[in-house]
Amino acid sequence: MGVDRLDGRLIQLLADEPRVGVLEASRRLGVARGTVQARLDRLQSSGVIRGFGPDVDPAALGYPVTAFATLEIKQGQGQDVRAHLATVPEVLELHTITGHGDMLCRLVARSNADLQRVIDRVVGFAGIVRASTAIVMENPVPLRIIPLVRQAAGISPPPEAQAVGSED
Amino acid sequence: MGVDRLDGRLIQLLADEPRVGVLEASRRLGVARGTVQARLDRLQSSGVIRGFGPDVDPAALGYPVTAFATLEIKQGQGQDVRAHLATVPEVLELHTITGHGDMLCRLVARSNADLQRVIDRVVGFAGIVRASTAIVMENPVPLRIIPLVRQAAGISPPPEAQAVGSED
DNA sequence: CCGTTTGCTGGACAATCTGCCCAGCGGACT
DNA sequence: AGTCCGCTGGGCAGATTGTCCAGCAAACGG
Repeated sequence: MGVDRLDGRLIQLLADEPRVGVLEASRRLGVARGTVQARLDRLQSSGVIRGFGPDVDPAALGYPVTAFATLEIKQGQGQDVRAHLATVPEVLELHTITGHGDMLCRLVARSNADLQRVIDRVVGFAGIVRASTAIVMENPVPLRIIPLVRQAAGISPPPEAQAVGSED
Repeated sequence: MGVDRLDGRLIQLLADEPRVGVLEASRRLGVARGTVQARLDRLQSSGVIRGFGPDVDPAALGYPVTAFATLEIKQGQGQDVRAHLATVPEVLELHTITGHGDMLCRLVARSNADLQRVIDRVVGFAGIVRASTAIVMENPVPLRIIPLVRQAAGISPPPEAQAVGSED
């Protein structure tokens, strides 16, 4: 298990240009097509690559506000709260965590005002004792995985090591 | 701007089966191929769909531990801290947030022990005053976007509204 | 109310890619 | 030495893509 250099380069290539097919990838990587096909199959069946789902921007959907909410849950209500949150579309992600906050969830909303509505809906549930929300202002490092892939694959130094700044 | 029913169905289809091509998608959706192509082009150029990058699982790369760290930054050190964190592969995501914590970042590590190394590296920087870390135990709702797409597209009720539980 | 613009349909074409199979080859393992 | 495994290089039929076109209907603007 794990990924080698070729796997890493393949993943990087796919991340850079998702449209490349197996044939083109084999040309770019300088290996036979069958090799790329085999690697791709292995990466997918081993779960390293979960899929190639479209990367949808919530902001472009009309939800430009992102926030993180820490929730404190009443003992024994975990399952119910999870089920409740799973039904709220604006809850993009939910984790149970260590520490006094019991859950951490990522929310989006149409505006700061709309965020209130979302939060009300989120916390409007018996099992939730308290919620603490932090609104995201900037997103200097958008969700990324390539640097980690490079490290795991033993690929030397990322070509760029600065370049900071983005919106959200 | 915005997405209509067809856009929503297309995005869902792509999310369910990323391998479908334009032709197959047109068959599934019951519209002409040209229509699907036009919609896809529009969704991408309008930024709703950012891309189709491979969805890599950190756990499968050998980083099964996820954590969120709230960082408190020394005044005026924001830029430097961002640049610093951007160089750490285990930092998958970084946000600046409202509230007393100034930044929130998502970390991964090879183990709980390894997490200490990662945190040391993260906070081992002059501009960071304090860090508070929460380890993720479970991930009942993995990062998702489809429910929001459905809502934005005006697609009625999600077929499943329960089904909770997952790992991380 | 009419002309125009826009979006979708249904079809056609060449070029390309995919899925699949095969033989050979070299390194690693037993 | 014998065997397994991964990669190479090639071939082939079938499917898909990129592109362009004409017809149409609904929405739009005057």
